Amino acid sequence: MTDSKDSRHPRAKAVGKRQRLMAAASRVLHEQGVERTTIADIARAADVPVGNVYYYFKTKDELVEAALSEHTGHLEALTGRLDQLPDPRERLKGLVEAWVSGRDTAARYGCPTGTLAVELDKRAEGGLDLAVGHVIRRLLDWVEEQYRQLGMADPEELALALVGAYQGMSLLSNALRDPEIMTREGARLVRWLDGLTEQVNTPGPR
Amino acid sequence: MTDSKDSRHPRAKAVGKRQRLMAAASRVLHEQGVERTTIADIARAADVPVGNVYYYFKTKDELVEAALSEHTGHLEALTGRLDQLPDPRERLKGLVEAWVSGRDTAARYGCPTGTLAVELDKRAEGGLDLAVGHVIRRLLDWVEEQYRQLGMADPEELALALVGAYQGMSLLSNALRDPEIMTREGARLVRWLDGLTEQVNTPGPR
DNA sequence: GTCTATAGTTGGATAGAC
DNA sequence: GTCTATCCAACTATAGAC
Repeated sequence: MTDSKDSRHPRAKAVGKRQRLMAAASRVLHEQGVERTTIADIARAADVPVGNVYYYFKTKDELVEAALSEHTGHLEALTGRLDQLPDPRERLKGLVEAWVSGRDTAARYGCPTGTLAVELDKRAEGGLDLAVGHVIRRLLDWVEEQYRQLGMADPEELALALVGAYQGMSLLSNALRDPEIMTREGARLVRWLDGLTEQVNTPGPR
Repeated sequence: MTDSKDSRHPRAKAVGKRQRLMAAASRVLHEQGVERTTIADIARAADVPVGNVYYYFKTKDELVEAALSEHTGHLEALTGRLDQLPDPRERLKGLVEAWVSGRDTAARYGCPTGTLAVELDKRAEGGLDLAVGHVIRRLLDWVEEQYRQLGMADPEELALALVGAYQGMSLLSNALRDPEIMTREGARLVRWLDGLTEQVNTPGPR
């Protein structure tokens, strides 16, 4: 937002603030967790006066929902870029590389979507917990499609194993505060993807 | 507590209450999450008057710590039982079976230790986050030892992969509310453990 | 559309009677 | 050791001036 006082049309500033709030919500909720984050925290991070937040988001849950849709957006953007690659195997390897490139964040705060899923599961109201499930489902489906294109048997199972491995290594890396776990496990997954044709079809943890 | 008013020695009732509080804390914190759980919730679940809780645990964090040590206890008990088995491979398979047998709880509330790790990571104070790391480390070490006894190369890596797979499948199963994910992924892990010897694993002295 | 002030509620923690 | 009453801080959400 370089032009913070422009006079395009009435909407201009509003949209800017809404976007800033969404981005801030996504970041702060990930770092501090949903329950520990106050509306004031998000307002501050977005550089928006506290009271004004409620003009854009009527409840805290709506902010959480907004953060979730940010995650969805990032996921779509990533898979969209990977879809440019001609080979499904390269697409999957690109996905793993993207995960590994986020190792420092993962080691410090965990996987943004995964930790959100854990937190929202405990949050009874609003069915937000099911919404996270949809985001994860979407990733699962994309991965499954790649395996299908590779002609693998049981692509659904393989997708669960790959995404599960990512969630698992993120959690361990976070709990032990060690980004190297992401690097090592990522390398293992890439190695496994490379050897796919030779393997039967079950991806052991190796 | 059938004998709730016995007169053994002053400690008798006190120990009972403390134990009840620990067990209740462990269960309720897992189901509702740390932040959403109030002292009153735990007191109610343990059937102890609210105000009395503070006699046993001075802060909420101490209750969380107590719950964590309950988890440690369960883990020790499990590995202790598995250590009775003569074959390391059977011990690992027994571990996976134990995980799968908890599928319904995992699908509803996630892995007790894993979700706790995620939550405590966001909880700045008290270094409780590092304490969860120790529990996970302990599991990792035990698994690593089994692989070592099997003569596998890089047992540390294999331990990370196995425990990571468990954390990942718990999270996915929870996010998608599907216990079958635990069953399927568990079967895959067992299959992989069974085929271990046939697999190549870095040629060299074993 | 923007912002301040504040209402209303919840929950951790303590004081102190029994 | 047990329990009640209560203090106090924090936070969501709203009312209403500008």
